[in-house]
Amino acid sequence: MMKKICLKDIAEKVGVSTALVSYVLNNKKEGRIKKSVAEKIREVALELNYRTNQIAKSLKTNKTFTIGLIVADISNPFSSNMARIIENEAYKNNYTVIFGSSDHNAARFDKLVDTFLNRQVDGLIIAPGENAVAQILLLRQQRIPFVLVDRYFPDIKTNYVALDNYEASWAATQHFINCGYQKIALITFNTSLFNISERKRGYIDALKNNGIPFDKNLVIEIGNDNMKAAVEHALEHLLALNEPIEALLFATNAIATYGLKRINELNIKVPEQLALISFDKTDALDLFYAPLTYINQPLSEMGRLATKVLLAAIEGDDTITQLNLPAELVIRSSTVMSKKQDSPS
Amino acid sequence: MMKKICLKDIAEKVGVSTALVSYVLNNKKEGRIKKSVAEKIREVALELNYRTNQIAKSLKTNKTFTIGLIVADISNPFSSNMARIIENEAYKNNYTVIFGSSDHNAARFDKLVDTFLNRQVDGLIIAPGENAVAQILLLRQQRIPFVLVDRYFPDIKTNYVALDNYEASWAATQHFINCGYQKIALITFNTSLFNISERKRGYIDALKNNGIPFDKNLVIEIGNDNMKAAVEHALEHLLALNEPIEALLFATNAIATYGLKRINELNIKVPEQLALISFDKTDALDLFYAPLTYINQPLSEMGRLATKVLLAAIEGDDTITQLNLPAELVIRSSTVMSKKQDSPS
DNA sequence: TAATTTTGTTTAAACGATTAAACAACTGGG
DNA sequence: CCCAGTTGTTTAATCGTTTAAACAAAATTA
Repeated sequence: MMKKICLKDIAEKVGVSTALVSYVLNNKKEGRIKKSVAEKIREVALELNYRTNQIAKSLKTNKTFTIGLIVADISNPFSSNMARIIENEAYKNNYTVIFGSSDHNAARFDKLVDTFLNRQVDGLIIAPGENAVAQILLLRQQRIPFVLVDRYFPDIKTNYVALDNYEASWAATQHFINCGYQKIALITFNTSLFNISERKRGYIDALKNNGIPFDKNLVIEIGNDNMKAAVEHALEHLLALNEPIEALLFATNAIATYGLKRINELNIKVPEQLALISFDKTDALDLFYAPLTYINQPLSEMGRLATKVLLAAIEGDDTITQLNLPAELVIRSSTVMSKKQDSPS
Repeated sequence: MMKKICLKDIAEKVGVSTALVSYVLNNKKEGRIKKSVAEKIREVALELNYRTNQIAKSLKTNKTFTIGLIVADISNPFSSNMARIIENEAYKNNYTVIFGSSDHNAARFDKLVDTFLNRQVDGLIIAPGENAVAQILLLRQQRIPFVLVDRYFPDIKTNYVALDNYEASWAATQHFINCGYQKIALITFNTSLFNISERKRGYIDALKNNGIPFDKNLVIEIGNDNMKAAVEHALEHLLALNEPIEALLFATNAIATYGLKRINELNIKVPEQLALISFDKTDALDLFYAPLTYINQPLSEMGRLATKVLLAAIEGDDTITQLNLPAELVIRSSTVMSKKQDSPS
């Protein structure tokens, strides 16, 4: 690495004080500085290829223009798409994003928060796991600006931007029912995460509301590790029931992806043998031979709003913003009006 | 935000100098410090919930433990998977990753490099676009540690970790030929990027080597914007040729994804009507009704090695490392031995 | 006991910026 | 000709660390 050029180098070369150089390069004291001197400074700065040391600047100004983004796994398309949106919004506002994947792991999450705070990030955008509560409370207590995305904790008063999961799940289930399906199953996670439990609640309430008894055998909750095997197992279990299921709701895109692979392998006819709906979309859903009906999350909107809320908080706005955005059910080939159709409205 | 605790606060509370506090918290001067004092300092640090100001530390030590990662688009699965690997490797070595998407845009790329350098990143991992050459040269000239991944410039002497694209493409084409396909098409990008041109070269050489004349009508090079339409158009063009094509190689996963969607819509039978191979894998490839034969890039290996090379460079190692990793052809259902089979070896 | 070494701690400069306040040199009005 | 205001620039403190060097007291050696 070559010696880095600093204000002092410019100052010396031009023959002025570093203060003046700083003023010029930051366009402060506009009227006061002699045109010719300002010009000379800019010229020399360019010539020496000067680059502000943002670290030094941050130390003095107590502002890093950095946002920390913590997701479960950046390689998940939901996360990476979100990351991209957030990056764009941040970029527009001259912020840089540092990111980390918590991997559903409390220790790693804590470490990430710690690292980011040590680096004096101006704020955090977090898609929290269920074991993140303690840290979240700490963040709130320390008045660190942050906003939760995708997931949140109903009992903790924080900024969040999420989906109206209950409503979305209800709508999907209702769509199944409208199509005439009665035996409707759900594969979801066995987690206390609110967004996931809301999906289950929406599913159950939609059933009840239509007079369909809730059968707990039709809901399978899987763990987070070895998802592939768990989903396959769940699927096979559901298909082996005495009264076979007619429709299946995947509670997340990851579950859907593994589920579809297996359905492909088992040569199950969709939607004839089994109707499907997935939460969230991925390219994968399009490539299934019967493009899937899915619940479309307003990802860009979420990312945009999350960043906006965070930046406002960073600017000192201390109102709490809680947003449950509506999802949209995109109906495609994996659900159709079936025989025992009970006249939708 | 609450007042932040700094060394001075601890020092005052314990009744020692900040130097001593610093020594203790950094485990320096191990033998010299009185046990009881060290303990007291640690105790108070904990009690006050002290957190080192990494910014100040970085300013002094001239080391940020930060890596800048620049990809074309973090929401592309290739990039986000890579990002995840790099994040893990960095994490293990106590580095943090800041990232940015250049969006195939020279100005944005320049801005990102600039921002990252201002932030005094210790080094950069870059998947460069074709218009990145100038900046790359500058980086080299300024002796900034960096390593290119996925793409590189054969004429510029830099660290890089990439795929042996020529070999991979050759192998895929040879596999088509072994299966008995003769009319083999390629959809690729019209770019000067070396990795992409190598894919074309491998394709052509494999054909030639087997005595199959190269027909330039069978290679379609599309632009980067409105990819979806371009791919669809390319596909339709290829299918409408007088002598219809029998096999098709997608030069990237993005092209494959759009291509497959269209093939799905057009109800083309794979592999009967058209055999397919894709570069790189995504979940999407598995969900196509005929799971695709694909060229598997050793992504983890690439990410791991790239980080390793970068960290070595940061440590001062100034040997240039250039790696072309071998790909693996994963044969699945989108290619089969066809009728006019010409006895593979 | 004096000199030396060891132990434990402090002093103070530095990193590279920002910025309030001080200062110097003009300009112009009365 | 003096004072006030304006213009242009510098001084110096500061942000929160690190760390070489200085220092003081205690322990060891001669």
